[in-house]
Amino acid sequence: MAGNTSRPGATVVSRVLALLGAFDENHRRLTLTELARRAELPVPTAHRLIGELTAHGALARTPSGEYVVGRQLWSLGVLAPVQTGLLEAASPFLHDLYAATLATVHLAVRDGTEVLYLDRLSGQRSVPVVSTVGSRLPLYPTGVGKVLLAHAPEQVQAKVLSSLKRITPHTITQPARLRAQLERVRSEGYATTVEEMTLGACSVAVPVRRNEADVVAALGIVVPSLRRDRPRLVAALRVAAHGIGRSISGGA
Amino acid sequence: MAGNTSRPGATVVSRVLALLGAFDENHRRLTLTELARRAELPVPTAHRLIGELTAHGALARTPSGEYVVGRQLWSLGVLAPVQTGLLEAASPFLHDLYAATLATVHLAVRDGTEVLYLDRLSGQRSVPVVSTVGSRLPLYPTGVGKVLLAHAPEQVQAKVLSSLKRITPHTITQPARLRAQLERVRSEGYATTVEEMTLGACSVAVPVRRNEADVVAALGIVVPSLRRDRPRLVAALRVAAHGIGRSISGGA
DNA sequence: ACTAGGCTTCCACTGAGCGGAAGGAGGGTG
DNA sequence: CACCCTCCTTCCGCTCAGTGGAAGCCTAGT
Repeated sequence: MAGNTSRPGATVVSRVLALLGAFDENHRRLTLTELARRAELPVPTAHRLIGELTAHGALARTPSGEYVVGRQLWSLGVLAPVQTGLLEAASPFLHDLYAATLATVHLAVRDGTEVLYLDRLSGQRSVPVVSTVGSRLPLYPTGVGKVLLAHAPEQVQAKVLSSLKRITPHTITQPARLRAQLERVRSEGYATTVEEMTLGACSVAVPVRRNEADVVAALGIVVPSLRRDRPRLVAALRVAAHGIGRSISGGA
Repeated sequence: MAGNTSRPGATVVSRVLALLGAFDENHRRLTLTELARRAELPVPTAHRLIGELTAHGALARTPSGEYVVGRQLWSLGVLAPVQTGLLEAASPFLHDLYAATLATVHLAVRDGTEVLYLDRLSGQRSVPVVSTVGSRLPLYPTGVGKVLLAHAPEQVQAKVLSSLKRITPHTITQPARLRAQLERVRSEGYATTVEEMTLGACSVAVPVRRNEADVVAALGIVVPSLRRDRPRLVAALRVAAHGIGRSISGGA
């Protein structure tokens, strides 16, 4: 007796990635059992795979026995072209922008139909901000997301517009209305949101262009309200976005 | 016929990590054949594994057919506790330090017997700097490395001291001499190197302490020569290190 | 002492993984 | 145009790496 009943079709690679995928922003430390549960794997299987990953430094074990993402994976991750050059180039401008606005500053790119946050400087804690570096959010209810969506291929826009889910009472869920906004984003050169993702948080964002053409990222800030200093914020954002764009231009 | 002759003992996990490990600072884009060669795997095996990894977003394929580290791995990597809080907290101080010195600024931690660079701001290009964010170097010929080594457990120090390899004509290869230097690093509170890693590059580094006790990181700068402004550099470094330390203190 | 929970080890069955071979696809050269 | 060379991709039957139920551990809580 004994033997097994492994779910056929499942590969080791998919199992390993399921385990790694169990970690996220609010689950940076997980026990064996939690990992197994979240990856939907039997505990002994998870145990063995995790043991191997740990031996190779892909995971690490805390003194208390929990598992965390290992330094090897961090070193590997920073090689990803998400950010080659972009983050380093943007850093000083993000700080300038922060100094000028004292708001939470975001640098983000589009990854499929989501915003991927590359960097963040935190402003006043009174404004609720859900994004963190490395996290993903939908494109349509965020400032940086709207900018990226406005400059995305038609195919991507269509896909996003076809499934607008209400997140707060202010989320835009009518495709036609969002499409009109995207048109404005392109003509005006900036996007805004008013509590569409989080109550109490508004945002302003502008595109970052390489060679003054392709939109490769978006730069945004989150503030408690848009009041009447919006022009000042947009101006500050534009200066920073231009600076970043100049720093990264030149390549293909 | 057919069948296989797979090297026994090799696991899928080790094969996958060998493939991922094929990427490094100077090899961010690799072709299938290069990946297979660097991971010492047969091409068809590499092909299948890479295909799966790509399907899961762990790797990505460039338009030209080469493979790069994927965004999923980047998102995962930023969850690593290498840097939770530390990088974000340090960022403004690194910029201040850069503004004050115009030198290349480094933030690093110890990973085993190596320095792991967490962040870098580039100064004058005339000074040759080999480190990059995410890369590793030996502890003993670098400024940040000496600081970290000086505050490492005796066991680690012994291991490092037992295998000092000459890198430049100025590299310290006598264990006794290095041990004396480490003693000075502890008493003086800063470390220096003079072309020990790279000809034409000198460095100054100080520890970053959590709760004014444990050394959790090191902060350093690279300059063309140590001339006579060393006291000013050390002072600037200390201010920044203190600031970072205060920002991250409080936890265990 | 007993219970409950999570962690670790064991092991025999088996299908997922293996890689040699062969078949493209592209590009350079005589 | 024919040839070659290199790199990419697909195929497939053998086999051993991987699997997970069961059982034993080790805490911590009652």
